[in-house]
Amino acid sequence: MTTNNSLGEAIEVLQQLGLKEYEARCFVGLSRLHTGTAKQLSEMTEVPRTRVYDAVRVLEAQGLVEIQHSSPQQFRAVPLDEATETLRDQYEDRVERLHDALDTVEIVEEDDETPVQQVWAMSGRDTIENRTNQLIDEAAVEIVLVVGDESLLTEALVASLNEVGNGVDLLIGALTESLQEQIQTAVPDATTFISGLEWLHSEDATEDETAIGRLVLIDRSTILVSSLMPDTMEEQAIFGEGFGNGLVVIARRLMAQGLLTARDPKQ
Amino acid sequence: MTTNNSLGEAIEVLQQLGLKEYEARCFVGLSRLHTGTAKQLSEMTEVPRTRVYDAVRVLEAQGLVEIQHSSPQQFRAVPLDEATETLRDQYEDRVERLHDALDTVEIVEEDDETPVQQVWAMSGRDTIENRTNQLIDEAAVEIVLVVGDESLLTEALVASLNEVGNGVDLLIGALTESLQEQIQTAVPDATTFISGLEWLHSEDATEDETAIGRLVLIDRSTILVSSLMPDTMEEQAIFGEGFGNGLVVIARRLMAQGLLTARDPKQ
DNA sequence: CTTTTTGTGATTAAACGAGTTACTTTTCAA
DNA sequence: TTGAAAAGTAACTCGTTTAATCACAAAAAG
Repeated sequence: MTTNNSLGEAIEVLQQLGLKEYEARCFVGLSRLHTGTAKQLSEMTEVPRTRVYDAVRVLEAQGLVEIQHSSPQQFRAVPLDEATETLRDQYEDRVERLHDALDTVEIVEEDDETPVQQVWAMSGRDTIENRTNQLIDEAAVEIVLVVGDESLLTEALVASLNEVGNGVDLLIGALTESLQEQIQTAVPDATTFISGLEWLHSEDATEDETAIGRLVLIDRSTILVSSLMPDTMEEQAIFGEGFGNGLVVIARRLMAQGLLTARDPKQ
Repeated sequence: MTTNNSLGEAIEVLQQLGLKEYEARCFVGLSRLHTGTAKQLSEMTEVPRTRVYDAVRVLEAQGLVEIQHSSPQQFRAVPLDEATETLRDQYEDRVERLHDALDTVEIVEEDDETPVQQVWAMSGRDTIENRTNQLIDEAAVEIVLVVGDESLLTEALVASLNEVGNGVDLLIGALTESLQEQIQTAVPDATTFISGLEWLHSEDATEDETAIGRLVLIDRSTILVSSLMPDTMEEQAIFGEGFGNGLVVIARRLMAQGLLTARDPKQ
């Protein structure tokens, strides 16, 4: 049911932005029509003619189309830039209201016995990248980072890495030589390496296995490990903090084991 | 059914942002809990315990909460700033995709007989304000503007008004003296006035009638008139362009009639 | 004056979301 | 070890929303 062209994309996105199907269809229809009647729209968009009127009215109320009250009435879409700006404003307003509403309250302390062993799961590339960068920003002593895939080396990451204080050790591992070089040039202050990472690879043949995404160890007390789902390439991560955390301890040992051999001989 | 405090607001806004009710409730619940179990959440948010799990999973997938897979599992909300940033990113991405998808296509010329008489309807304060400012920016010769309510004199409007080229006549009318003064100080270059506007007021007594919002006449060829709904204060406008446009002609005459008497004697 | 178009309103059927229940698994205390 | 409570999963019910159709009044067009 995918409409071949990019119009389908537009319809989908509009629905994600909160419009109903008919509304979305009508809007993209109008976007390529300069001006149109209910009939034209109906034919072009597959929206039943009698429902075009409702859809367009909603769109008008949202500031996305204009209506000419003649007979037959004519519709036209607001200029694209104006429309996107309107949507942006709408959303920005909402996010702001949310922020205001929540940062006033926020505090409900209860009888707390925070267990030491904290391991949290996160998913979604953006989420994980945000967290990664934040961790890097907060590092005080040492950052050990292994990047498993080129696509994860984003501008924001590089920026964060280049901003670490100079009291902080910066060790970055890569799975391939080309990636290593890329990193070394992007982040001159870092010590980069490759070997010692064999344990990250799957020993078995079938290559469509879960791949390592990132691996972050901050100040030897906080760790984040992510993997890339083989099919969707969606990223999932676990994230542990606290010195006493078992996961962190294990990771620390593993890294020390795997890295020392690489660190000392190579430079 | 309004939850007294600002938490209700947060829930509402989250739903406007696309979350389901349970998801919204769970998120605000977690926002004030630092960390919580399904049971705690259920009690605090009125979400059935058995449905908390689904809701939280969705939230996790959106990068809004983290899950600790222990037993019982623990949930916590991402820091507020991180959450809002995530939402912002999501939306920005969508709007951008929409923009890309639409500005590639845009053109479907058909056998065109564009009627001369174009009058378009718009609604929503933001929409109308955007259009107003845009019209002002594009004016080449003359701007006649009447502001019917103080709340319409926004920063953006003032900015636009102060940026008009100096070949452009700028006439601004107000319905009250205080508004006039306010405008004159905000926009020094403008010629402001009051009288000659009697025809804008409703002659009848009942004051909860539709009020005039703005009235914009650009280069004597484009007009925008808006009114404020008495109950909701929502703004609605009609917008006509083209020299031959009947509405514009009438408006021009009316304005000339009503304004000249005010313009010449007064300065 | 008839026949299309245009527009409104009501109606049906399917999809979805909120709320509930039954049932399995785990945890914890006797 | 066992029995009860808590945690987690999965299925189902009910009401609302939404896509889609239909019947009909009002307005152009011929």
